[in-house]
Amino acid sequence: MRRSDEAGTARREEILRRATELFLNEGFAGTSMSALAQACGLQKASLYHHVPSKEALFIACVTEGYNRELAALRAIRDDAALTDDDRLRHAMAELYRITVDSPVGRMSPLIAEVSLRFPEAARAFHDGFISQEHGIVGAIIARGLENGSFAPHDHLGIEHLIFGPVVTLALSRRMFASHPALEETYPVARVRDSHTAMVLQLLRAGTAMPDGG
Amino acid sequence: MRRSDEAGTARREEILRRATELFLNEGFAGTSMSALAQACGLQKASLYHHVPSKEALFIACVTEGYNRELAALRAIRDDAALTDDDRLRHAMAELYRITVDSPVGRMSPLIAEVSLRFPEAARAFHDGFISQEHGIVGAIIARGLENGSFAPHDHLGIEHLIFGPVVTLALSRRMFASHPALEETYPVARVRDSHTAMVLQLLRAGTAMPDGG
DNA sequence: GTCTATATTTCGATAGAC
DNA sequence: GTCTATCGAAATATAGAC
Repeated sequence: MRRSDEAGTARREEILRRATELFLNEGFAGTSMSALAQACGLQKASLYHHVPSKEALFIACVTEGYNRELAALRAIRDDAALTDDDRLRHAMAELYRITVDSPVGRMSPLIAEVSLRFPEAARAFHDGFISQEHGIVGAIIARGLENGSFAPHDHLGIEHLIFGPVVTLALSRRMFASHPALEETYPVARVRDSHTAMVLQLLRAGTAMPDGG
Repeated sequence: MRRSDEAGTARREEILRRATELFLNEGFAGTSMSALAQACGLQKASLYHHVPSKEALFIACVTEGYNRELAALRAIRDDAALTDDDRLRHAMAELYRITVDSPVGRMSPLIAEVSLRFPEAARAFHDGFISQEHGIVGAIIARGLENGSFAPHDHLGIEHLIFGPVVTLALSRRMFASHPALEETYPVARVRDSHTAMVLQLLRAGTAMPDGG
């Protein structure tokens, strides 16, 4: 890739970074190009030299953010030195880190905001990120099942049981960031550890399967 | 309460209803007072006869929506004719209905959007709705624990394990409403039944408690 | 209580100098 | 590649007739 390509310049990367920050804090419609220009120390017109439109900017923020996060998750999936239990533990810890801390992981409410107006953003987020995450965790569980570490279970139910609390915790912490008891009510480490232990308990014991899941 | 009080008129109720619909579909910043006026068959200026501002309108939409939903949940909590297992099953079914179908249950992404700009909306949503829901479900579980139907467990973990998948399912269904495989990937009834069965399995078996939860 | 008309601001985006 | 200046549209909200 040439140095002057669309995705390459340092200025553009800074714009994407600042824009992601603003979108996460103010929403899509609540983020103005003027505010973004100010955050970048530029005039508004200069932004349009780097980005064709606000919508294209948003799509770029979504699609260029998740590759690094997924790489870390894939590395855990492929780590042959771990036991099946520990591999899932590590993956869930990584899921919590991604979903609570990373920009792309915190983007779900944003996607919900814009999904009706440009479904392509939602589609990119689902295919490039959510569905990848589910696939990686699914592979980790399938491996444990083949090895006999985990008992037969309802795949769909376990999948939602793994991802549900993580996403909701991140959403709650964002919604109620100003709540005085935030850390007591929504503590990341305690929820993560308890959640992980219960998922492993279910996987080892097996769960009822409604209809051949 | 007098008939001409602020909360009473039919027109105001219609405005709140239409506004909730628009907010849910377009977000807060994405919903204009003009569009709302058009949806109500009014001129924009007439709206301001019923509502002092867009922000106050939003707060009203949030705070005046959840009482009926919570009443249904409280009725299940107080139903003495149910077994402890069935009481929790009914409550979780109601949680799914509220979170996926009802306007107030689908408001979480909206709260996330505006929470930094007017925290009072987030506060009202948390204190009047979320924390009420958690309290009701917590009481149902505590009753089962007293009766010996459920074994000792980590309260915080179970709480997040109950609410997490419901909220995330509703959020996913909204984000990916245009996804062709929506019903296969995010099916309400299957996730709900599997989720409920696993929660009951954990409650009956008991779970490890990190530090005296 | 609803209307027409408008004040005022801000929005996304563009033109053209340098 | 960044700037000043501005366009046209749309935003929230208000004034005042009826």
